[in-house]
Parts: sequence; C-alpha cells; structure tokens
Amino acid sequence: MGHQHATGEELHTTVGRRLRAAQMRYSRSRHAVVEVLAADARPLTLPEILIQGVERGLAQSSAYRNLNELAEAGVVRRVTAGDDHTRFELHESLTGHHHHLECTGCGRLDDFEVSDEFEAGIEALVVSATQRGFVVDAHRFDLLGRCVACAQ
Amino acid sequence: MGHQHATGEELHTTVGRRLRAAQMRYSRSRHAVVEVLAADARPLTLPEILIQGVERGLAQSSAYRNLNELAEAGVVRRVTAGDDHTRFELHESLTGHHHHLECTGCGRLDDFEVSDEFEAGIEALVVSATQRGFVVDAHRFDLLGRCVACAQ
DNA sequence: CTTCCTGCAAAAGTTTTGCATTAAC
DNA sequence: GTTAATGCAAAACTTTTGCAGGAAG
Repeated sequence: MGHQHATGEELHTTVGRRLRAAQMRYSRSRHAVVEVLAADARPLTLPEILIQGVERGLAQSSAYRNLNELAEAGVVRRVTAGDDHTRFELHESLTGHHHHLECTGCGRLDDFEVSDEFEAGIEALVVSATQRGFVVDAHRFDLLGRCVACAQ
Repeated sequence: MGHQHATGEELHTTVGRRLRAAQMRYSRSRHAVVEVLAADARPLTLPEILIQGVERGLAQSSAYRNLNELAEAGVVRRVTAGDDHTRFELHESLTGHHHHLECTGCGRLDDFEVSDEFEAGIEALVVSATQRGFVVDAHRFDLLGRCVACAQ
C-alpha cells in the first residue's frame, strides 16, 4: 500500500539484485527480514520483527546482523525514534519518500506523506545549511503526538 | 548565542523558579548539568556532559537522573539521533525553537533555525495528520549530512 | 530537622561478537 | 567444494535502580 513495488516478487527480485551487486547472498533469514518489513507501512523494532520472524526460523543475532548488512546494502533504513529501540524499514528507494507520525504514548511510528510544495520548501533550507559548510544528504521530518489508540 | 536568555544568571533564575514550582531542589549537580548544556548551542550526549561535569562533582548516575528529572520539569529536552547515545539540550522555552543539522559521520548535532515561512508550512501538515486522528503536539525537522569537519 | 538528592555498585535492557556449524552458490 | 551466513552463548554498552550517607531548605 503506497509502496513502489506492488507485488512481493518484484520487491524480492530488486533486493536480490542489489545484494548480489554487493557480493552478498539473499539467504533465507534475509528474505524473512525483508518480508516482515514489507508487510507493514511503518518502521518496526527488533522485537516486532522477531515475533513474525521466529516462525520463519529467524534468530535474534541474525536479525540484528541482517538488518545492519541490509542497511549497508541500501535495502533497509535505520529509523531512530524517541524510545529505547532502534527501528527499521525498507529503504525509500523501495517504498518511496515519506515521513513519520510518532506517538509519544506507545512509541509507534506510522508512515506519512507530505505535499510536494512542502518538500520544495526544504530545498531552500538545504541552501542555507550548505552556506554554513554542511553537506546535506537527506532530511528527516516527523510529527510527534498521540496516535488514534493513545489519544483516548 | 541565539538563546533567549542572554545571561547565565537569568537562565538559572528561570530554572530555579521552574524547579521550585515542581517541588524540586536546584541542587549543585542539577546546576552543573544546566550550566554544561547552556555552554553549547547543540545537544550533548551523556559522555560529553560528564567530561565537563565531573570536575564540578557530577556523578554519572546523578547526571542520568538529573537529566530525566529536568526533562520532566520542562527544563531539558531529550533529543534522539542516529547513534547509540541519547542527547540532551535545554528546553526550547529557554533557548527558542530550532532544528538540527546531524552529521552522519561523527554523530554531532548542531542547532539550526529555519524561516517563518517554513514553520508556517508545517501547519498545513498538522491539519492533514489531525484528519487521520493523530493529535499533533510537536514536530522534528533535521538535515542529515556531513559537518564541516567530516566533509573533508 | 526533615525531606530530597547523591554516589556507589549492582542490575536491567539492547545490541554486538567469537566460533563451530550450516547453507548458498 | 568454497565462501559466506547462521545460531548459540557470552560480552559490551548504555541506562536504570536500591540503598546508605549527605545536602538543601
């Protein structure tokens, strides 16, 4: 939903290609990680990934290792939020550029897309930062508040 | 620089008032934490705070405790970034609203102010999120890239 | 003086790593 | 068959907590 890759097959083909280009194998546990991440349009914590991954034979240490390796290969992106857990989502080159709604109650993040006008406005800020000698690669924009469940 | 409180005395008076209102004491170690945070216009990690704080008799466990308590009292704000360390800065009610430049090389964050037009553009997004049932309290906007030192 | 805060050391929680075994190609 | 990836258990780190002693008001 809202992903650039409509079918899972297409996604796995792309990921497989990208891993092979990095001399990495598309093993069963990496496949499981990608599958779990693709199932939700929001970043997941390691415990969340494990719940669904364990039944596909995914061990905790492999999950951590896979996520780091997949991030290095440009398949996964680390997402840092307000609580103790690092979160992970598929890379924007696979799902499209988006931002997040972060619930300060339960910690949950949901994907959130913004208007093109807003994205264009960011460009002016990039110029300003560049003038300070900062080389801009990306940006992060989140709205913080209460999700539907936590708003009571 | 860019802070609402020009003098340190004014800052400590405000902080002291805010703590007393919360039935908390402005102890020596809380004073040290505030002083260290006020000295830099960027969020600091706990190790960074300790380096300067130790010589003022600041213990690690007290630093963590103070930072959490000061955050609860609205004097300090937790800032989450890309690495393993939580960062802390003075609350925006003391320093003014701002955003951050985050270096993906060394992890450093620096304060960054944006135009009023950009801030106004965020309001439209808040409306959009509200329509999804999300109650917005705040926002976070960071530019990610390489700081002057890491850009080579 | 009474209550809150501190410091130490131990515990808790998340993430990483060493190494023998297994799976991918 | 080779080489890379896995799984287990142990280690490394960051952050929190219990409790006796000390400081703030």
